[in-house]
Amino acid sequence: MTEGDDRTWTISEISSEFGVTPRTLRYYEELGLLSPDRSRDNGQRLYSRRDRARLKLVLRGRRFGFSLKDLKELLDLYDTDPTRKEQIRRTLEIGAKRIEEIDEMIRELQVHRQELLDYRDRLVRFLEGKATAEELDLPLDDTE
Amino acid sequence: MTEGDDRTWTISEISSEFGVTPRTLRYYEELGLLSPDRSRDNGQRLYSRRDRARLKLVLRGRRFGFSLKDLKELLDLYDTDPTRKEQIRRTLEIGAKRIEEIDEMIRELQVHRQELLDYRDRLVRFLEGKATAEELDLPLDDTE
DNA sequence: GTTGACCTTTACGTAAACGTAAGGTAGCAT
DNA sequence: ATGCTACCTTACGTTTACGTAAAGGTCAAC
Repeated sequence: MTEGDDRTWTISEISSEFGVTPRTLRYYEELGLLSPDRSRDNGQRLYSRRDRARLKLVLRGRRFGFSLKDLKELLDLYDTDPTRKEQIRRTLEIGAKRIEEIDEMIRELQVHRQELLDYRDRLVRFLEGKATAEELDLPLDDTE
Repeated sequence: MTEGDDRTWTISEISSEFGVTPRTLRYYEELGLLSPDRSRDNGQRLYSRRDRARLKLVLRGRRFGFSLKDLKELLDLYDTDPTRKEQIRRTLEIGAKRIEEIDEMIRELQVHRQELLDYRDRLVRFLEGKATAEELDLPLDDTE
């Protein structure tokens, strides 16, 4: 059924592939974000496909300003015990909240993007002599 | 021309309105992100409409994981000397890069959102007895 | 058998973004 | 003139997310 999915990677392979240091990977493990196999005699970490998927999620989340604690919570959602239907419902709730947060971030980013575009237009019009210097200030504060 | 725009706010007014502590506002000033009027005898800070606009930009940027240093750079874009056309061109360049970054973030957020939705669907199908527990793992690692 | 590459743990150091007193001033109310 | 409130500066403390040695184990290669 699941064949060939047992491939593993060493810490240096993972670290160079994902552009993070080994220290970072060990730190994430310390926080419970990753759990590479440690059952080898020599104590080496071996990362599975699952670890890679989790790491990807963490690195992406980090770029959005989520804390590692936030991301730990998120990863725990995926660790829901499938036999506990009540827990699954809880997971669904939290996931829904998460999606709302993401939607809000997307909206805010679009606002921010638009402001930058507007400012760019003002600069261009100024260069063309079609606008005065006074129009080159920050987007005005509209709350109130 | 610009009338009634000279209204000012105290530090506690600003801090409670924007949900940050006075310490944060003083810290931002120390970093050059804000520059409230300090010309009063008693040394009090008085925040203008311009300071509010800059603060808003900072607080929003912070939610996207931008560092205060990043945001300082961004704010400096708006402080371009309008008489230096060469500097304006430079500003336009940096602004364009910024917009690309934002577009990339939006794309990534949408991917992230979609993954959460997919996972939600799997959970729901499981609750309905239409999926097995094995399907409830993380979205599979597809790089390779 | 020793060199070198790669791994390990332990532990102290650090930059960013504030938090948190401590101690003093300005202005108004009683 | 005394208290209260809001402001100020200075300065040390704290959390997060790692960086950076230091000291040592393992294993293939020469």
